[in-house]
Formats: sequence, structure tokens, C-alpha cells
Amino acid sequence: MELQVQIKMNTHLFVRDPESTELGKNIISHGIEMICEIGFEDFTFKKLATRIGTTEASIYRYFENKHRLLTYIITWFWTWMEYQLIFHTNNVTEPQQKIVTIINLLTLKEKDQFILEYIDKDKLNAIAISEGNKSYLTKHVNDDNKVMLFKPYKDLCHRIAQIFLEFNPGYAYPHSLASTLIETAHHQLYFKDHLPRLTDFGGATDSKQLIKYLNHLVFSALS
Amino acid sequence: MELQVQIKMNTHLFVRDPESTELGKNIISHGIEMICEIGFEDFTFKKLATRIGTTEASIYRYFENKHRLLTYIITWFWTWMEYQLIFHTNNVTEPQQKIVTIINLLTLKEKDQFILEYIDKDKLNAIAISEGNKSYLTKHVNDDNKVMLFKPYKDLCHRIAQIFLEFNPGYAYPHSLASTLIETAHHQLYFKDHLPRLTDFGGATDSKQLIKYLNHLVFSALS
DNA sequence: TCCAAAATGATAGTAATACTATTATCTATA
DNA sequence: TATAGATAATAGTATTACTATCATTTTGGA
Repeated sequence: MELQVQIKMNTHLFVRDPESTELGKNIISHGIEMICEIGFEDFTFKKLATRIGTTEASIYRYFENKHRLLTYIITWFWTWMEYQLIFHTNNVTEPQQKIVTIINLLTLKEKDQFILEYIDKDKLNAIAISEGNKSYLTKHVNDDNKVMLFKPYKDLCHRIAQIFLEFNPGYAYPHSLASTLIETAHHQLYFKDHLPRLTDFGGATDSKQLIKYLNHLVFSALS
Repeated sequence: MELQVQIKMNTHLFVRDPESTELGKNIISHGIEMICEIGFEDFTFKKLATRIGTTEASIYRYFENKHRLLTYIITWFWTWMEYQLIFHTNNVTEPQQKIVTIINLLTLKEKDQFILEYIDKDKLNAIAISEGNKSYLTKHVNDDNKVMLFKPYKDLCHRIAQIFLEFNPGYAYPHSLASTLIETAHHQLYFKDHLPRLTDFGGATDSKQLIKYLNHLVFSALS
């Protein structure tokens, strides 16, 4: 059995809900593909419009600008990660096992059971790794935060923090450790591929070493 | 006694060495100010030219584009950090004390003894925190890496890794732990100010708690 | 001190980006 | 089948990210 995900997004993320129409879904799916291929800086609504056979003006009816589209995609990603986390830790009683699962999820090792209609999971992951930070590293982060655009990220972080506290109820920095884990997983994956001297896994094709490192990091902090 | 820093930059970072002329230094110093004020996305050479009373064309004689200027600034920052690290750990024999010093440096606690002619240290730090990732999170990271633009970051990372190995010669992930520490210091500082729910130091005005967290993280990993 | 070279300023221009506006056409459904 | 809602087609603006040219100023060395 596989599960269909339906993710409810913050309405401030869009002008018109992209999930409600074909064009909207095309914007998301081809948007993900294109940002993945050419990078967020070179990505434009013009290019996307040409690709999906529509016009710039039509895309602007769904998203205020390309940064909002990025934040939509990244936020979707965090929500989906939280879904997966809940699913994979559902019947697990040992907090230690839950933490191992979290790390596998963050390093893309855990296979997931969800069907996504129109979203390419691998490309979404790639974007989360190389463009994710750009959604909040802006001068308007405080405004975006006020309308709760980053709630899914915080929710995921908080859920992980709670599991850390299950493992060690006296731990003083569960949220910081959670955000450190999330960011580090992505950064180290990026460094492994592009700046391997910043890691100890240069040349590795899989994430085994990275996973060992993250496990060591988290469990030694919590113990 | 205070020390004058003279940093030799990779020649691929500029078209004409900005340190060699007044205009060049103005580009750097006002560039730092402006990026700090309005953020990298809204920053343009046009605005910078107006601010320092020159023309866009003149700025293009120093830097290929604004991204190269950012990378110049960020690279300068990493080089300067390595200088400071060498200086502050110079006569320290205990690796533990060296690590404490590194963390203080990364969280901006350590006062430094260097005079910078035309660079505002606080603004440089602010840029390193909120724009630093953007220097390597691009589609051209591999090309930039080939001409060694990120060498200063790697050098700093390697130096920290060596100190970790002094502390614990058997530690398997010194470089990853070093890059994790560097990135985490900056991210947690950013989160503390803008997305405090991702940390455990919301509302704190100083970095004491963050420093305790980083010390705990690093020493428990290394022990 | 004066000359040549280098640096800068002034000006202009182009293609692309990041939008907004208007009107026409299509399409789903009540 | 009328109509509201969505999309397409088209046009237009201000700004960005450059490049090019030539005049003027600065400077460093014979």
C-alpha cells in the first residue's frame, strides 16, 4: 500500500493556489525541474513560461515572484519531511531508533512510501540542498516569518527536538541540535559533491560515512 | 601594540586589484556597507557607483560582477579569520584551549588586535553570516572551486581540523566537524536573531548560550 | 619637469529581468 | 446557453547587468 500526500500550504505563499489547477501544478513541477537544472539565480518566470507553454503573466497570477515560488517549494519539502518522519517513527518506541531514522531521512537514505503526483522527489531534494537556505537568507526574512512562512521548518525542528528530549530529557539544546542536524545533513551532502575538502568523505559515492558522522555527532551530544 | 593586516587575494577574484587604488578600496568598503544594509539581492553596481560617486563602468573594471565581489569579501573574511586563529592560538599549548578560542572567534566574542584600514569588521561579520553561503551555493561552484576561490575557507577548515586531531588523534571526521562548527556558528547566530524557534536561545542578547552549545557539541563529539 | 601610460569619468547603448495592464478567447458548470 | 472564471496574447515600463567608446585626469618614471 502506498499513501497519497495532500499538503495544505500557507495561503501567504501564493496568490492563487497552484494545487487547484493544471497550470498551477505545471508551474510547481516544471519550476522544480528548472530550478534544479539551471539554479535559482538564472531561473526566471519567462523561461518557465516558455517551457510549459504559457505566459509570464499567467505565472504571476499564481506567485508574486520567483522567491515566493522557491519558498513554496522549500516549505512543501519541509512539510513532506515531517510527514515522512511521523510515518517512519510511528510504531517505533525506542527514541534511539527514531533518531537513526531521522538521520536516514535527512540524508535521503530512507525510501518513502508516498506517491507524489507531479513532484520529482530527487529534484526536490536537490533543490532543498542547494537552494534551501536562500528561502530565509533575505532582508525580508522577518516579514516572511511574521506570516508564518517558515512554520513547517520550525515544526519539523520542534518534532525532532522532542525526540531528542525523549532520548535525554535533560538535554539543554534540543532545538539548536535539531536545526544543526538538518542544516548539517544538507551542507555536508553539498560539500561532499562540490567542496570535498570541507568533509572527510571526499570521493564517496554514497552517504554511509556521512550518516555515521551525523549519528556520532548527535548521539555524543545527547549522551 | 596592534597589527596591520595585509591579505593577499587570489587574482581570479578580481579584474584589477582593488587594494591597489583608492577607488578599489572604496568599492570594497562601501560595498560591504551597502550589502550589509540592503542585502545582496537588492545590491547593484549602479547603486554602489552612485554612493561612492563613480560610474558602473569603473566598478566593472575591478570586479566582473557582483557575485565576484561577494566572493572577494567572503574570502577576505575567511582569510582574516585564519589570521586571527593563528594569532590567538599562537602560544597556547592545550588543544582544548585552542578549541575554546576558535569557538569564541566564530561567534565574534574574541576581541581582535588587528587594524583594518577601510573594512568595518562588524558589517563584514554580518555579511559573512547572512550572505556567506551564497558565495558557494551556485551552479558555477565547481568552476569557482577549480580556480581555488574557496581555498581560504578550506585552509581555515583544515587548520581547525588539525587542532581537533591534536585534541583527539583518533577522531574520524575532523574536517566535517570543522565545517559543521563554522556553518553552525553562523546559522545559529542568524536563527537567534530571525528565527529563534530554531534555537534554544530565543531572546538572548548575547552569545553566551550559543557558545556553551557549540563547546558542548564539539567536545562531546571529540571525546 | 614633463611625457606617456594608466586610471577614471562621461556617455551611450543593448539584451534581459521583473514586473503590470488590457483585452480577447476559451472552458466548465449552473 | 449564458456567464463567470481562467488563460492567452500582446504590449509596455523601469531596472539590471552588462559592453563600448572617447575624453579627461592622475601618476610615476626618464
